[in-house]
This record gives sequence, structure tokens and C-alpha cells, in this order.
Amino acid sequence: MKILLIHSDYIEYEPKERTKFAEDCDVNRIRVDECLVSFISVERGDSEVVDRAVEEIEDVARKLNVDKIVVYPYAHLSSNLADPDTAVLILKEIEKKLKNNFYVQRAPFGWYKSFKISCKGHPLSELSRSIVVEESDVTQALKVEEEVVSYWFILTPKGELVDVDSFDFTGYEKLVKFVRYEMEKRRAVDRVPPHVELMRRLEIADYEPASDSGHLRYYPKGRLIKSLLEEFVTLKCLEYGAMEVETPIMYDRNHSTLRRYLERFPARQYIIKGDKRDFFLRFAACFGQFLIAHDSVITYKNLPLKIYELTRYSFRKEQRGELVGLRRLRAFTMPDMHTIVRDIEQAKQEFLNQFKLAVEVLSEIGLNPDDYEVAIRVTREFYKEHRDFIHSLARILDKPILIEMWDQRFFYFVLKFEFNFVDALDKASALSTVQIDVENAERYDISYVDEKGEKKRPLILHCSLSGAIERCMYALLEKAYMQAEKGILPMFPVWLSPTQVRIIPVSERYLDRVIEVAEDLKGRKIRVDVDDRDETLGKKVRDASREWIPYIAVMGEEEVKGGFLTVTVRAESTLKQQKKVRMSLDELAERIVKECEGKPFKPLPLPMLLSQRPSFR
RNA sequence: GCCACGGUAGCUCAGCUGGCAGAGCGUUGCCUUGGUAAGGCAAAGGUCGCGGGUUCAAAUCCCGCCCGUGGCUCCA
Repeated sequence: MKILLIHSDYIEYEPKERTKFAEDCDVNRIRVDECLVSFISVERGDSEVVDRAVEEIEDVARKLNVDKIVVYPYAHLSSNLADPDTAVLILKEIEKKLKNNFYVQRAPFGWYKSFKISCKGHPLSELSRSIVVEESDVTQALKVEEEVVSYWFILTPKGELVDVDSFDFTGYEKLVKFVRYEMEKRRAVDRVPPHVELMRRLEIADYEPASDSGHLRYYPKGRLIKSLLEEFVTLKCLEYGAMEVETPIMYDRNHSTLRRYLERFPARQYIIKGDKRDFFLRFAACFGQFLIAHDSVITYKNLPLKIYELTRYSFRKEQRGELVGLRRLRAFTMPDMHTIVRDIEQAKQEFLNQFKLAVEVLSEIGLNPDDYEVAIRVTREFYKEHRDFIHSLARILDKPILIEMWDQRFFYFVLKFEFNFVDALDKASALSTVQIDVENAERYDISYVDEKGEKKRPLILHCSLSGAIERCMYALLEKAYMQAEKGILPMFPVWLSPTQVRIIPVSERYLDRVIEVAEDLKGRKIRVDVDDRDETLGKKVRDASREWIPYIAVMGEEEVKGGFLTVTVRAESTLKQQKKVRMSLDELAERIVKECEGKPFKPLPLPMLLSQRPSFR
């Protein structure tokens, strides 16, 4: 809403000619003396700002000490006008509210009017106000969340459900940390998280000050790692039987179905102004996939039906203080798979399959069950009805898991699991997760046809097999850091290492031969580079080690003559003792190829010769 | 959004009881041609976050703002 306020000696106006939106009125000349004239343009969405507008006008009127207010519809203050019907309603409402405390004259809407006005000309006599709709980015679900009462238990692999306070946590150090983190939601760390320093030092990712907070830049090495993870998780979903789709990243804010869904999802959105409509940026792939499902003809023969998308990106406008490095971002990449199932039995079966698949995916990425803790969140009702099923989940990984139970269903799901990574600062964050959604098939009007030809409502599973890709990178970095603290040399899995082999010539004399060897390895789909810089051998070895390169091959006279490589194997070395192995080129190549079996491959994302590389920071 | 801390060379940081802008690393050049965690010498490199104020004089003191990190909050 745009308001122009004029403190006037008088205003005189007279309706002259109707427009097609004209409201009925007496076409008399009106004069009001000693008044505040409010020229108002009602804009789209202004029904929410009436009270604030009234407050503003009253506030000015009081300051000027006037008791008469003229409400004057004036379209020319805005290029984003509300429709006339709404505008009249809003103006009338303003009139009504102002009348509580003032004498109010409202000029008729929809007329060409002549007017004369006399402005007093003191400093406060001409004011303008622009009242915008406050983006209520706090959804209903966010508010509800504050009221949720949780009951906490530990479920043992033997199937005992123990109250959290009576569980003996001896031997379950990480679980304690996780439970504390979940329940107390309090910690006192005053450090930059280790992975933040690592992601920068290793030239993986960095903050981008020119963007919004929580949007990172990825350097070639980071892009490579991210891209391999993206491809890997995608392939896992496709192998599992999912159909890959691609859906828009922004949606109409006023779409009735989506609007209701937004209300149920506790996340803040980015709002984008379009030509005519406002859009929000997706925070997951649910919308796009549900809308596809809504328009699809699905029969019982198609179930379970799996749809998959890698969201690059999902957007969540987290509060500033919530953002951390790769752990929590405003733009992140998430594999998002939805499974449409016919009933609760099929839902349970898929839930179980996906639980197991998530374990497998994380372990291939380099995160073992020791690295995360399992949480199950469930309504009391669902727990009672499916106790055996839920207990069976604890047996899969053979470790106690945290159960959070609610008396009522506050959210759209009845059951979910999460694998939570506990980092070097004892903070937990969710990686893989699957939820059984009992609400959205209805909301999106998704149905399938059963054996009898009847339309039925399915259930929907939400699954992120690995969790956000960035978060996997965060977990790998944090894990490496924690291992380094224990004296283990930190590294990435070989298939994710940007450089898998670095070859270092003992002197420039051997460079040509070294490049030949490197080209050979490169031809075998191995990421190999060559340190051709004018530095000492010691320095080059040190630098390679600081880059966590799994295989460092040194070539000098001996190697060239003998036709072998002297390889420092990082995985078998310690801080004190390097493990050096004599290997043939074939042996090294075979070893690496084997270690990367079944994983995607991408070539070295940088020039092979180190001397040709820029330093990105 | 609130609280705390921070922003000085490409990076990490010192200087901050006001008085010539500093170090290490990196970069460039030269020497060095080497056998497994930093070889030597030299040079280049600055809007001290931005704006205002105090002062003869401000990186330093004061005010405002911006950005970052941490904590709170939040984390489907």
C-alpha cells in the first residue's frame, strides 16, 4: 500500500465522470477544512496491512493534531494495484477503523474527480508511507514445532524400549552425544568447525561473499567430489528402480495445494517476484514429483512407484546464525526420492529396503555405521500398532537407537528414521532419512486404481538416501579430522580423491619419463598428476601429503632403470612412518581400479602438471 | 532476530596506551638438479571492511553501517 499524506488547510473535490469501477455516490462537491488527506493506492495483497496502514495514518494525524481525515483513492502511486473490488473493500475498512477516533471523509472510488488542495507547507505536511506485506516466512509447522512434546527412549537391538534416563550409555559415547544434542539442544563450542578450515585449505569449497549467505563456491576439486557423490547416489536410486525426473525449482506461492503444503513444512522460503505472481524456491523435490504423480494414471501394478530427482538446488532460507560451512546451507543438493505405495504393509517393506539401502550407500561413500547414530521418530499410535516392525529396525545395525515419540501427529509423517552424523564438535546432523507420509496423497489428490478398478489413496515415502550431498562432504571432512586426532592420516576414499596418484620426479631429468607414466595411468581412468615444480623432493612429498593424496609415486634413476615405482601408500602410513612400496605400474593401476570398482569416475579436474595450476586461494 | 568476537598483503595473523604499514607462508626472479613432511638469496605485493566524527596527526579513539564466525534460536 502506498500512502501520500498531506496536511491541508482544505481540500475540495468533486466526482466528475464514472469509470467502469465506479461505486455509487452522490456527485456533490465536498470540502473539508483543517484535515489530513491520505491519498491511497491499494496494492496486491494489502488486505493484510490494513491495521498497520490505519496506525500509520492515525499516528501522523495525532502528531499534526488534526481530527479530520480524508481517505482519497489514488491509483497513481503504484504500478502494482489490487483489483478494484478488493481495493474498495480495503478502503472502506480503513475508513471504518479510522472512524473510531476521527472524523473521516472517504472520496468515492472509481470516479474521475477534480480536486483542489491547499498544503500547509511545514516540514511534516507532506509525508509518504509505503506499507508492505510482511513476508510471514514462519509457517504454521514452525510454530507447531515449538509446542511439540517429545518422549525419548532408547531401543536396544534386543528389542527393549528403555526410557532415555534409565539407559546405561557405557560404551556408546557417540550415542550419548547425539542424545544430548537432541534433547538438550545446547552446546558450548567456540571454534570454527574443523571441516570449514579443511574445505578451504583443500580448495574444495569456500564462502562466496557476493552471494547470499549459505551459498558456496566449489573449486575444481570440490566440484569433482560433489559431482562424483551426486552421480553415485543417483545411480544407486536408479538401480533401486527409481525413475529420474526433473522438476522446476520455483512454484506459485498462491497455488492452493502447495500453499497448504508449505504450511505443513517447517522451513523458511526464498520468495521470488515474478511478472504477475510470486514464487517460492523449492526446499525439496516433493512439489514437482507430487504434481507429476497427481497427473499420472497409476495402477496397483505400478506400485511401489519410485520417482527420483537430484535437487540442485533445494533452497531453505535458514536464519543467519544457523548456517555453517558445508553442514547447513541455504542452497544445497539433495537426492530426493518418493515412493508411492498401496498400503501400510507395502510402506513398511519399502521403508525397510530403503533403510538397508541407505546403510549401504553411506558405507560406500565412506561413512560406516560407527560414524552415525540412528534416530526413529514416530507417533505413539503407529508405534503401538507396528511395534515388532520398529524393533526389527534396531537389529539391522545391531546398535541401540534413539526413539522420539509424540502423542499426536504434528507433522505429515507417522514414522521416519534418520542417520545422524556426530561431528568433531559433538554436533549432530541428519544424513539419510526416510519418512512415511500419510497426508500428501490426499492433499495432492494422488491416487491409484486397485484390482477392482476402484480409485484408492496411496501412502508416500520420502527418501533421501544419502542426505544432502554437501552434508556428506562435511561428514567426510569431519571424520577425516577426527581420525587425524587419533593419529590416523586423514584422507578421502580413493574414488573421491581429486588426485589419486601424484608422481614426483627426483629431478627434472626424469620429467619426460614421468609424464609418459602419468599418461599411461590417465588412459586407465586414474586421476594422476605430476609435480614438475622447481622444489625439493621433501617439499613435494610434504605438499602431496597435505593434499591427502592416497598414492605418492617417486621416480628417479632407480625407478627408471628398474621399471618400477616407489609408492608411498597413505592408507598404510602413519604420521611417523611412511609406508613405501615398490610397485609396477600395472600393480598400482590395478590396485586403484579395484578400489574404485562400481563407483563413478571423472577425470582430473585440473592441469596434470602442478606448475600449470592456479592457486584458488 | 538477539548476544559475543572478528574484518590489516593472495592466505594465516601481529601492530590497536594515536606518530613512516609489519611477519611467516604463498607468488615472481635468480642460485640450486635433488631420494621422501618446508634448500638458499632477492623482489613485487596494502582503499588497514565502508561512511562519518575527534585530533596537528587515526589501522589504532568515538558513532553509524556492511560482512563474517561462534552462541542463542533453529536444524523434515
